[in-house]
Amino acid sequence: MDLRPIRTKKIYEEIVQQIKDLIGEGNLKPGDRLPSERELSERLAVSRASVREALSALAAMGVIVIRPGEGTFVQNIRNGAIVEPLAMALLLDRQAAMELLEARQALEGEAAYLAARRAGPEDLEKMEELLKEMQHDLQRGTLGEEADLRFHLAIAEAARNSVLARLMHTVSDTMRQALKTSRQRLYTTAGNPEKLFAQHNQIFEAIKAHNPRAARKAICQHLRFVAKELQKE
Amino acid sequence: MDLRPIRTKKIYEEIVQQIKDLIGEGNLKPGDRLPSERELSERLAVSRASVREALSALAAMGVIVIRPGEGTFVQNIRNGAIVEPLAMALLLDRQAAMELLEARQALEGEAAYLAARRAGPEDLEKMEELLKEMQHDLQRGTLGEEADLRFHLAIAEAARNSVLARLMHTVSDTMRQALKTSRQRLYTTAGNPEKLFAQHNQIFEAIKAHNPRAARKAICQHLRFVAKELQKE
DNA sequence: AATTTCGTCTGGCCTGACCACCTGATGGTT
DNA sequence: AACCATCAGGTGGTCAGGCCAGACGAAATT
Repeated sequence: MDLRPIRTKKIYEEIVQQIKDLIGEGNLKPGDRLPSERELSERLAVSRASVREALSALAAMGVIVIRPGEGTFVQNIRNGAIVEPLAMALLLDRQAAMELLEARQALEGEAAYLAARRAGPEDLEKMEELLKEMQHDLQRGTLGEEADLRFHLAIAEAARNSVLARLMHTVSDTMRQALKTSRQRLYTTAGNPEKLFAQHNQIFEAIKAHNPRAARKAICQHLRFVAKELQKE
Repeated sequence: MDLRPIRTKKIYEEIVQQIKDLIGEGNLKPGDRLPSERELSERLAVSRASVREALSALAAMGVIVIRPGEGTFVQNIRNGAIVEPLAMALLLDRQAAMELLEARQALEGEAAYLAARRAGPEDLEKMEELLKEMQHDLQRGTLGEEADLRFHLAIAEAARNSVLARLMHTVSDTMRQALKTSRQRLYTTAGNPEKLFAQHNQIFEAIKAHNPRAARKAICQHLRFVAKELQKE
């Protein structure tokens, strides 16, 4: 006998769901304009206030953009809108940081594996450039965080999987936003820039050699090092 | 000369920001109750409708939960809502099925690995129940899709990493929506339910034996089988 | 002591009004 | 003909007030 609590959906939630469904089915695409609030109100037989609540929710999620005088448009979701809730979760619960690192390891391990199998000459050139840049950073004592990020993104590109790339980007940005201080320290602790560079180089060599297992291993070791350093608090 | 478009913030956006700041500063914690809509309206010197719009937005982001008759509470936001923007973004991106499967392989491989290391007795019991259910489905010729999903979720739970679980769920949901027809066929093709059951069982045995590598291997083989079947078109 | 009722508070939704901004059409000026 | 100003009609933004359903605690009843 399975009796579960009954929870009727609020009107604004229903509206949100309908619009999401329209997007999911491809009936609404980025750039498309939604009917006006007044029209939605009529067609849905609800008050305009309820429509507005729904649109506020969708805007907060980054699904739509509301332009006064013009209308309401479906938009491509900016990465910032994706990252923000995750970053807030991190603020509230530091335990989530280790969980994110584990997730990152899974994603980047797979990306490195696929990159080793799929990387073409232009991918490898790109990584080489970035390694040079990291080396310059090393010599000049610059932080190197920028090139570091771009190196990881280049791996994601070489993997030829945009889902992985997006997930990696999301997780990476979340961490960057939420763990600013400890990330800075990662780059400023004596000896770390050299170690990071060596690790990046190792990853690159494995990818260049088209050795997927070695690539995955190398990136996981790198991320474990990063995890250890981030835990020193 | 940097001239940027001027955009004044809407009142509901200001309210959202204030509440977020309170949370970010630690003045509001999960479980804390916000003032009532009427009180917020007075204290902020805005209309109640604007307050409601802000609360709708915060609820959509998973930051708060609204309980009619009780009030509005800050919520521990490690729930499904934090990945809503990501889920929408994946839907909008319209990725190829294979890309979703590869991402899923990365996430579920790691989840199985961690589950094998962390699963406790209650986790194993849960999986056993679900295997029984799948066996019933097999005997009755029922689709088994529901128990399948729940089995994968149980693995995610046993991994003790809610970020990973959420990401898995998001990717899995995106796939389910994108591949409605071919997914059905996966369960209805002669011989497949038996194979799926055997694979699920293998995954379970590896987790039960606390063998992380075998668990990862088993789930990746399972997902490769799924990928092959989904490609038959 | 246990149960029921009542009062007060909460959120949910509606209606109507008015304001600011945007866009396109129209008319006037150069 | 091209450009500018004005206007009308549409858009979203916000307000105020009303009423309803649900939740909870206190008071009354059994």
